[in-house]
Amino acid sequence: MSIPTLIPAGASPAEAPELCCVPSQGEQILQPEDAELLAMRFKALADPNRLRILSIVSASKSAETCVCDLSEPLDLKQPTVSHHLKILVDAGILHREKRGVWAYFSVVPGALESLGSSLVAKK
Amino acid sequence: MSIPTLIPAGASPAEAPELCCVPSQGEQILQPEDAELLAMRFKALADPNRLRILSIVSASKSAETCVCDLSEPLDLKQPTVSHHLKILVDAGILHREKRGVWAYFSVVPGALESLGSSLVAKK
DNA sequence: TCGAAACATCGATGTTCGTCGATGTCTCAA
DNA sequence: TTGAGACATCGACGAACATCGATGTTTCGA
Repeated sequence: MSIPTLIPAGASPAEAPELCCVPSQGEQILQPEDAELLAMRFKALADPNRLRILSIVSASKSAETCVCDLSEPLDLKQPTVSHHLKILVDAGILHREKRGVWAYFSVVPGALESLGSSLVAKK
Repeated sequence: MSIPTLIPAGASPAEAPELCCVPSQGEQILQPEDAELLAMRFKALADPNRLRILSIVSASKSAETCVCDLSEPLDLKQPTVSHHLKILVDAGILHREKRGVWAYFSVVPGALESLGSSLVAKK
């Protein structure tokens, strides 16, 4: 799954003198579907509690965390934590592994890196 | 203005055997205020139309764009575009420069890069 | 001085989101 | 088979958000 970038590779406009209200080339810009997909991922990061969840999960010694580890430090109830975790999993950022009664979460390798590089995307 | 990262520099937990429901060290995780600030920036990116605005602005030949250039390709009315631009400016991602009747927008140099690196933030 | 054009702000409206109690599902030990 | 514990899902509710018409502000040419 490749993540679209703000500026598609190879976008190098030219011509046209400096003028206002002359919409730029209008071909190489981020397409609505790609924008929707990217926004969905950033939306997963757009909540303070989810960022703290990511921080805890990626800082945990075993690189794995279960729900009960999160509820207390975040001061959120279990359903709320579960809700946030689902959003992060759906966005492809966290990985869920159920072992017995517990569910362990870990950051998907490279997920945050590729999201971050979709912002820069010179190439 | 330094952007906080998911894992504060120097966080390297130790001790404690593998156990569930033993909240990790609980000191070096992203603090609520920092999380709020980071989330505010990601929230600015968490909308498809704002991502497309960024795409257009950063792809424009002159690296500057005015509101009227955005309204048509996005299929949004002027107040809506103005609203999105304000959010991006408030997040420190876009820079607004008023020249005469027009307002020109450009991407703040390094803003997206530093946001992106706050996701990785080894070091 | 006047009017038009570009943009910001306001107010209203429908939608999405975060939170949590209640409840359902699954697993394991007794 | 039963019961307890961990977690997911549902439903509800208030807050936050995206959109846009109406209106305000600023600038500039006539």
